[in-house]
Amino acid sequence: MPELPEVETVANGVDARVRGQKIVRVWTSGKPQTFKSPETEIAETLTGARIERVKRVGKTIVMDLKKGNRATAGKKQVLRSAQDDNSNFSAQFLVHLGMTGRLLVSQAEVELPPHTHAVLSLADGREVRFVDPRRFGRLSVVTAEGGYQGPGVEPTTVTAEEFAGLFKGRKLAIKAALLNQSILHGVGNIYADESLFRAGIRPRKQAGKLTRAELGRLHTALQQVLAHAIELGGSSVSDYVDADGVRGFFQLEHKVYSRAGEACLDCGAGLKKIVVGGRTTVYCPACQR
DNA sequence: AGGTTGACCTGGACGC
DNA sequence: TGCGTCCAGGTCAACC
Repeated sequence: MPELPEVETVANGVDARVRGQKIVRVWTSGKPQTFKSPETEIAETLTGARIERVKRVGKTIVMDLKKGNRATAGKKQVLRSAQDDNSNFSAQFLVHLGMTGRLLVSQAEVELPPHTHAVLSLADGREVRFVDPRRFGRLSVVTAEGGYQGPGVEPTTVTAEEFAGLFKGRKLAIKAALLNQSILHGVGNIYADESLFRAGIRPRKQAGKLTRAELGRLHTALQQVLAHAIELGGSSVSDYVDADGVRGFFQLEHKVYSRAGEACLDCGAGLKKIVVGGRTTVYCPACQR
């Protein structure tokens, strides 16, 4: 499942391949659910734009776009006056991968995979393709001042103090709090379980009742596990594939996720499976108190 | 308003 | 074998 490290891996991979490219044509599938902005608006915004860079905000891939006058100069200087001249109109294309979404860069000759929902044709003949069998992914365009900031706090850079403050007075389970994107954005089921294991904390413990020491351990564990996963190129559970089609390999490092019933790698106890915040949760009853 | 639950999707795993 | 059922989970709307 694409969580923060996977999304970052994809964003970096796509950035390295398409930065500076101009989008000359856009095709969308017409499946309404996939498009958070109207398809016509997406097509209009992207067509003719230059890709300034591709990055990650939370679990969202953000493509910074520029529709400057220079890029189109000489092409068709129609009678759009003052507005266009100093427009340097900038916008952002947001790609949320959902569960099974992939953002691929391919030669146009390569056959379109099934479940392709958007194709951005680049000036050099390649295409950026959004493929998503399960259709939990979402595409949109925004023009917010200062750019898209995401719904919550960035976990990779949040300080220990700010991190602790996020959970003050919260009555929900710490696992549910970690998954709540308006608190922290980017953490999903895998890294929530992995960081709670490494911090030795029960997933069901009330977020507001964590001790100072526990919050400190969780902050450290979360940032370490995310950094490690980013380093390894993100997880590749089931259907995640990065921009090159190369699978990541962080799944080799999972200590609890999807290991229910198996022995804890630290103490040998049987790992337990429960449901927290509507999500399957695996933890070690001996190591996590 | 904070917290919880279920719907949205489809492919793959599993059971009989 | 093949069919049916269940499960996966990110996010949002609806509900408590």
